[in-house]
Amino acid sequence: MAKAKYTTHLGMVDILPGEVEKWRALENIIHEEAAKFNFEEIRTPILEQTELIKRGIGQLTDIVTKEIFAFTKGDSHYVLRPELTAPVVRSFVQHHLHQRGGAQKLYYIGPMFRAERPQKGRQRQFHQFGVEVIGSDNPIADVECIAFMMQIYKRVGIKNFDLKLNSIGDPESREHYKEVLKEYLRPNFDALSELSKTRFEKNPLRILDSKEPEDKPIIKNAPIISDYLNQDSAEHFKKVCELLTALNIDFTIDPLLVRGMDYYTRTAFELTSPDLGSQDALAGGGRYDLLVEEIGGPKTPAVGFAAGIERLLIACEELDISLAPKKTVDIYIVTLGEAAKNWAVTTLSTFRDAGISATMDYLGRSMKAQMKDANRENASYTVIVGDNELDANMFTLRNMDASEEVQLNLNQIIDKLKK
RNA sequence: GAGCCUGUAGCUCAGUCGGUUAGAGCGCUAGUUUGUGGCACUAGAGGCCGUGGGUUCAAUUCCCAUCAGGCUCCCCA
Repeated sequence: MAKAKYTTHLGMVDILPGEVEKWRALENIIHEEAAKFNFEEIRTPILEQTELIKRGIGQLTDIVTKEIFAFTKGDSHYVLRPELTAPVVRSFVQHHLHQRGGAQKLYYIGPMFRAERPQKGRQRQFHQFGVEVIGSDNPIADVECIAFMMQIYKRVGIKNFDLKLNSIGDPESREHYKEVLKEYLRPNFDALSELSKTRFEKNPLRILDSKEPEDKPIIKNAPIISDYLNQDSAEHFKKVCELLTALNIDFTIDPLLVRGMDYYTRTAFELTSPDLGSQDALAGGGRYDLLVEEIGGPKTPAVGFAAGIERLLIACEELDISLAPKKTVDIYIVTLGEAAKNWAVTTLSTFRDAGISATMDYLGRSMKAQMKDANRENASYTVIVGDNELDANMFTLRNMDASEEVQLNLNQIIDKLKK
């Protein structure tokens, strides 16, 4: 076999037959559950304006400079969408969706692009599903998002995870907390890891989830953000916790769970799985009450989450969960001779019109090879057709599982298979 | 962006301390069965030993680079 001349780019993968069925099964679950929650699907372009994404991720220059795919054509600056919160909000603003009335309860499934070094559960083109509820600051919206997210994993059968919850308050109290945290860290500064020392100024909250062992004891006794929430945020958080408890959704409050972006407010949550590698987050989300306004819309509270599809499928693999049943075909027409082949081509069409899936050999193979092929294709029945059968309009219908044969005419076969 | 590990048949992997025609299992094609699948047996097809360069009389094997995959760090919207 010749060496392939053209291959996929780094971190981009083909989803082949045998694999794609799992994707479809998962997508079906997502659509079905979304319908139960009365969430509406939204689809936005793969390409967005670079400025939108930059605005969305703001000052995190690391991301903007090296982790997005962007190009310029004419006067337009394009970016392959790295996430869907900003594009969905853009669409909400652009089309004045608030005029539809009520909160917009939107969900999506699709590919995202990030120019990162690939590792397990991290590709350059990857897929997410998620929800954005725009226009409600009620804790019910937060809880419905989380409930939907959990419902997907429940339907799939993944039980091995940890739901972590926190509140990061409003930007003012967060700034205040940052100062308090730095105040606490300052006397310990020399004991911090080199990495955390560099984070001290540019992103002190990140020190809280440092993996460096020398940071752990310092972090353990650090002040926690929930002690610095204003009253509204504290009450909101309390209500979210109460509602989750009422729903029997297990969670742990993780005071170290933080978010980098300034537009994030109040509720933050993350679902992690021990069945993944170092990229162990299955899904994450939270409230972003300031983003709609940031993007140029009316001041509108919002909450959402995004979940990685590849990571969910990896978890299924680890847990031996099979999402899609083995492919089958109702009937395979085994032909002997030219007349039978011609008859088979039109009869395939007759079967399909009756709602019966049907196939035949395309390669002119022997009867035995056709039977083998029918077996491989997991056909429920074969019908064997030669000149004698055509003359008599009586065919041998073989039940492949039972290895039993009956003689029937075509209408009888259709009646038997139709259901 | 950094460190470590790995690339041999469609798949999973042996192997060559550098030396004629590179192996297995599964899968694929066919035969044993002149009109009947799964099981068994037999045979066959399928490899520039990831790619490029270097060292050498000789490289799939050693060295370098590169591409791709894995693990970890950075980052994580």
